[in-house]
Amino acid sequence: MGERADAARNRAAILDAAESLFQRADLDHVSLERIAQVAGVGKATVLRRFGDLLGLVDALIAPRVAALQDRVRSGEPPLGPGGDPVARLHAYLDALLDFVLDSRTLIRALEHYGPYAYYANPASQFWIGELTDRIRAARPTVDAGYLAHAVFTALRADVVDYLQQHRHMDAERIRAGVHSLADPRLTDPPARPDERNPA
Amino acid sequence: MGERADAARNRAAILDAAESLFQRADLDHVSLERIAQVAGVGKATVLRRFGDLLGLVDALIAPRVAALQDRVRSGEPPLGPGGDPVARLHAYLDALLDFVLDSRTLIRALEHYGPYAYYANPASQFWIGELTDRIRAARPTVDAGYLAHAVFTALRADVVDYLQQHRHMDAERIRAGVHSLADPRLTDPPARPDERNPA
DNA sequence: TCCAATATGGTCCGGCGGTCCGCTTAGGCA
DNA sequence: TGCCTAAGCGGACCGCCGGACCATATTGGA
Repeated sequence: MGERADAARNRAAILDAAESLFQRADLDHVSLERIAQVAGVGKATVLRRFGDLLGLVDALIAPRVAALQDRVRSGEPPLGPGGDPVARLHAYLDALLDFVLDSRTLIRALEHYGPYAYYANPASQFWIGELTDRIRAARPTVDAGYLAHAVFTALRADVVDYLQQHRHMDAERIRAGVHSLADPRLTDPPARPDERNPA
Repeated sequence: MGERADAARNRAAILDAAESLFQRADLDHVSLERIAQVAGVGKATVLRRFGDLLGLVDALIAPRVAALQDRVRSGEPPLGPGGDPVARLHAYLDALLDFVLDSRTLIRALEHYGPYAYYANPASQFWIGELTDRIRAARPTVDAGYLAHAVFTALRADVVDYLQQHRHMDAERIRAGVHSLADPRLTDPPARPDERNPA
């Protein structure tokens, strides 16, 4: 048997309330009680549905994550499978940054619970693994494992938020920075194309 | 008049207790009450001395920060003033990473209070400013403002901790990664020395 | 219509950071 | 040396949190 009608209604109300609260307020002022109150349910209902606040945030992010994972796993190149390795790397960086810019409040909520809630999230593991692969394919000579983590860290929602809100960098400056972080050949030694083979 | 003897004793006891607790336990299990208890004083005594927990952590880190700032501002080159710009950059990165490795538990405690407690800290502003200058001097063609923040983020205590504890990267791998993040010319186009002038 | 399975939410619990205020103690001074 | 006041002190208290509990209300198939 499916979910009871009232349960479904409450689930939706809770998700709506949580999303709007996370968008609106400072993270520390979003409490379980407040979410329940805005959703018009009791605290216990929120917890029974989602386990804890982390589970609730997970449920909010899940569809966005799934959408991007689909495009990465089976969409059009260069974001999807196939295409030039360098183009694949940069398309992926663009997609990740767009995802972060779009979901920043939810991601920050996720980061807010537990020190490694962000990295530990299965989706993040996927992002990092994919990033590692694409860096390795595009730049065989670097430590892709480390660089992937460094780039992914530069794409943390709190970092991006900080650069925008407090250092007044716009999205395109950050985007350019991330690209050249992952692949400095584009910007640093200016104009030296087609020298990928060491010897 | 100076500080009363009992006050000085308590200040020292509190600092000791806090430091050892931050070293030993998970951050969330270090509470004001626990610190006071270990120090053998009341909670109010801790707060009167240091304002709040953030102030206490600040007081713990301050001497380490001051020591490094001295070396940077008036020590021997290349960490101190003077010397080759590239060497200055790399000496600085080494010093920053050593500082983080050495003070990681305290820095993580600092990061634990407030989302931007780390970046907002005056010392961090100094580190980032200095890093920006050194990147700009060593690599005039890149966006030093962005890159400095990205590198500094890669040096966050929580990030370094994560890479060591959960991804099993040793300190030297991280060190190499940070260096090549800040100056990819060293590693990426392999073995191409002395081509610093674009034309 | 009925009733068992399911969903619900007010109440309670332990613990937190931080404040308050009556009590204790240190230490300068006569 | 002894006293007295300013400084230091800490346990009780406040408001708030996330989460557990369980008596009650609701749903929807038989």
